[in-house]
Amino acid sequence: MDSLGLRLKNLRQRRGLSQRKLAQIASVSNATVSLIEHGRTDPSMGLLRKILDSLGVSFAEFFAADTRTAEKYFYSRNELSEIGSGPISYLQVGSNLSEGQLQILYERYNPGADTGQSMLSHDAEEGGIVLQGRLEVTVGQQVQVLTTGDAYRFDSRLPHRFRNSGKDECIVVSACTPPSF
Amino acid sequence: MDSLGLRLKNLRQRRGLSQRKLAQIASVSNATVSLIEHGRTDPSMGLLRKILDSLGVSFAEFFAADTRTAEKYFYSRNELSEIGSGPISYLQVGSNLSEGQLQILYERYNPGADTGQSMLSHDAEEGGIVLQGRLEVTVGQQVQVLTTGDAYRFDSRLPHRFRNSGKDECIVVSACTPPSF
DNA sequence: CATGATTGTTAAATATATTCAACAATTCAA
DNA sequence: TTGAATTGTTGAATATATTTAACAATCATG
Repeated sequence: MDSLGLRLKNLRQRRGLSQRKLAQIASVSNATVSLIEHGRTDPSMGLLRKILDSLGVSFAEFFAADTRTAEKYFYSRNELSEIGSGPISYLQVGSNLSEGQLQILYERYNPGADTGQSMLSHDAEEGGIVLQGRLEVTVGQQVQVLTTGDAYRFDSRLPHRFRNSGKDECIVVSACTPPSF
Repeated sequence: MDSLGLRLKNLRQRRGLSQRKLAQIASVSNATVSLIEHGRTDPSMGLLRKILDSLGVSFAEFFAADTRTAEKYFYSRNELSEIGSGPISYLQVGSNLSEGQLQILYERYNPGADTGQSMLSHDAEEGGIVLQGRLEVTVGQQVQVLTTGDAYRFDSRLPHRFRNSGKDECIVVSACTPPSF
């Protein structure tokens, strides 16, 4: 097992974050990130949690990698990890650990399920394809109902919203970069 | 999920250890244990590792309990966790986490496998039954070869040694209290 | 009852983590 | 080339974790 510092550094760099960016998101000082990555300090649990949280990685995930095997490229259906809860299911390809710049989701909306208007402007780009059902997508001032085979793609900084406007389950495969947890 | 402090406290008490005993084994001060259990301090990784190590629990195990389900009482054959390595296999019933005062092992000795003379006096008591093969057991000044159906039981503080003196694999089920990792 | 050992807690002392602020190195744009 | 912005590092300041040492409470033993 490699050191805690190196694992953190890998994780950070795979996200394309600088020490300062990460520090800012996690509300810690950039010096601390540097010291941890070099093993020159013994960070507190609380501090490490702040950092891992900001990377979307739980303690369990982070330390599960202690017993890491080879790099993993393929995932069976039941290895997709559920990161949502409630009426919308988000199955993520790959763990939060292995993830780099690209997030791929298999989404299932119950009838009527709604993300609500998201005004959050994550600086990202996202798109997807509807495989089944009816999905009402709102982007900026535009509203469109998509059905099987239709697709969408837009800048995540625009306010947007997803809603299953049909009577059946709606299934979508989407991609986002960089990931928004 | 309950707090880190409470999880640690549970773990400690299930081992029948006092704060001071645990502190001594882990080479930390008893005050620290008290403070952690009450959440009055934010322990460093290094410190927590020392404590968990002394309890025979890895970070991965400890935090895997974050996503804990119900209490677990039954284990299928392939859920027994291997805690040995080399010519002797030790399959433990239950995880290090769930374990209390009693450790039960399913042991397999390759032909010739030998624990070596153990002079360590863990203050415990142990015993077992040979299910298959030939096991030469040394306790104090006594030596005995056990075969299928034979058993042993002694105070762990006595120097002791196990050796597969047969040509075939030897299988033993043993118990020990309190656990010696 | 006393005595001694063990328990868990806590204030003060000390060691160390974390931050602040400055630095040099690099990149990017004009 | 120049300046401005971003990168990662590091010394000094500050906040906090950890230890030391003392305390009161409990339990056992005579």
